[in-house]
Amino acid sequence: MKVSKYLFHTYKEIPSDAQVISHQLMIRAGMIKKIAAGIYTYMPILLRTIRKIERIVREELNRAGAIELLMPMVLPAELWIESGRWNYYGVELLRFKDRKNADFCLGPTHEEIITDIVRQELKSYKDLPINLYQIQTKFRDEARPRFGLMRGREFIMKDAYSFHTDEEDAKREYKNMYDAYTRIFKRCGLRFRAVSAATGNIGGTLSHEFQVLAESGEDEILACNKCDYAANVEMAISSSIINNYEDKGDRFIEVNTPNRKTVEDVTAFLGIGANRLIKTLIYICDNKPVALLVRGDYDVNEAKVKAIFKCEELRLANDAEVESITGSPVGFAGPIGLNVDIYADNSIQGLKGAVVGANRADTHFKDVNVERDLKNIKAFYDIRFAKVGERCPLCNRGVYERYRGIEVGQVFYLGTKYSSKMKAEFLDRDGSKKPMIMGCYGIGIGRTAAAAIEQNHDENGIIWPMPIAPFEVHLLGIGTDIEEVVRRCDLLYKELLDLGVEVLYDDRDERPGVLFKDADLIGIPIRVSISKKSIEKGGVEVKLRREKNSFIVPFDKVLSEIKNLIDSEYKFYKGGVGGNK
RNA sequence: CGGGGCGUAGCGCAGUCUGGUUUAGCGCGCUUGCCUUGGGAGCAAGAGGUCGGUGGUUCAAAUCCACUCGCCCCGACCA
Repeated sequence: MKVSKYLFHTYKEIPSDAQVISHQLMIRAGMIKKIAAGIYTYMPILLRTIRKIERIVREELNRAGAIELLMPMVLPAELWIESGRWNYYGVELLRFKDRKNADFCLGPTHEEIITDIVRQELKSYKDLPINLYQIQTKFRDEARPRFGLMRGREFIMKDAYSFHTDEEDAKREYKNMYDAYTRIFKRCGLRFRAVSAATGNIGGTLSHEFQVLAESGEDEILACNKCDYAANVEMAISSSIINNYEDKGDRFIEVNTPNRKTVEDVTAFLGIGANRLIKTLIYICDNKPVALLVRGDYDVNEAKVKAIFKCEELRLANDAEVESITGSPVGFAGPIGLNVDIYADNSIQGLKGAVVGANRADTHFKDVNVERDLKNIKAFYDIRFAKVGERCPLCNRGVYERYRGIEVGQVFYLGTKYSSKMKAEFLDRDGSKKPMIMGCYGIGIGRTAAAAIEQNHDENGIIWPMPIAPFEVHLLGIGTDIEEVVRRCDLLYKELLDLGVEVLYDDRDERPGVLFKDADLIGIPIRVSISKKSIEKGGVEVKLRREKNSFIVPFDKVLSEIKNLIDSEYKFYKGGVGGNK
């Protein structure tokens, strides 16, 4: 491709509304154009990268035995009503009506549609397992789209859905997809980790996210520094706590705590550490109030609570609800004498000499012994956020370290959540009807491109890993008024094309500085320039984008040398640079 | 959805508080010519704007008022 004939325009100024580096560089390099909040055009150069990522995804999924199809983006409401998500999904589902006033939506994900297809087409255990995928534009009406392609409303996603006769086979496929994802992201040249994750409103019970490690990432990850365990902070298992305080007396005592409502106020007033206070939080869990107890220096993790109580909607009670449930203003709730179900975090197990609210204004109880005084706790669970530096509960040797990550893929074990609601059943060997067991698996294609830039750039621009670079070679003709420069460039361009090399030929009549700056900005892995200087040195100048120095290659060796460089660049990324060990 | 900010040429901005000497400017980019050629050169001449929209106040509105649409940031939310 010749730049003079291409759609190619770069910008010197950093766009003021772009916060993260991938967004800034994509705009400066003319790779995306915004048309509305979170909705972008993929310009020609970036589209080549998107297509390459898609190709890697297709190759690995096909190899793993998945089958590609393509479902519609415009979806009728019926299937969503059937699954219950027409109401549950909320405002993120973009809804509209057709000319007959029938309800439709833009597909944010396709569990309903694929389940409908499979239940019509597949009736026998002999038809299973099957794994179907598509690469398609999705739409989710995000409250706050941001960071360019990282969190758009419209985005390209690969989504796959698998159907099985039994749990064991579904878990085998889960592992199969997990391994395919590992290969995909390694081939894209990314440093990433697979972490255990919450299942959100897709549903299901088991999930891993593939997180590209980058400080600009929106997700927080805790990972053991000794073993393989890594988890989204929403899911990270808390380590057990030993509370070894002595009892103060043989019963708890009432204390006056005028207007001391927060953990900070109460602990400062009573002169104790936050680890001696028990927070009592009133939650509404699917319309039913519950009290959750956690030590004052920890926070309740709502994702864990949702999972344990299998509740769909969980929220903190509002002030009025707290008052009617506890009989006291907010800030003085406590477990003693409280008349709702009480559950506690493991962190308060065995705690003695503790402080709790008294369910009366301006009053707390102190010298509380959990075992002795809080017999009304129904059960202890891990319902708090784990913290950095905590001992890893799995290997018990390492400690948690904190990373930030960009979620580029997620795998879910769904079970029968959709198949039972939508009657996706098969006839088993013994003639009995059973719901299919499902899994689903997503990859954000555009987000993967953005994540690759977050990890691979310098102060001058993008440094694409060869497997997903828009072109393999960037050819620069420096000095278009010199006949030999132009002649040699034109010839080399043609020879490279004949060899099947993807080459972007910058044939513009620009000064060297402009050509070099643009080349660095768009980040093609191999730069080849021909100029008066290089000709005087008897060849072309070659430079790898990811390395500092250039070198001269004699004209008669140029083609073989470039071929070798391309091969070795692919090899450099082939083994991959990321993943859990 | 709560809080804050911003809409002026393709992009980045000044002008708005204090309405009128502004024919609405500046930088980048774009067009033409000269010149220059190893890290975003220089000179000269140009093209390009219903000042987000609607309504109002006024002799007069980019500027004041009301409504409205859009965009960005923080938070809540989110495969």
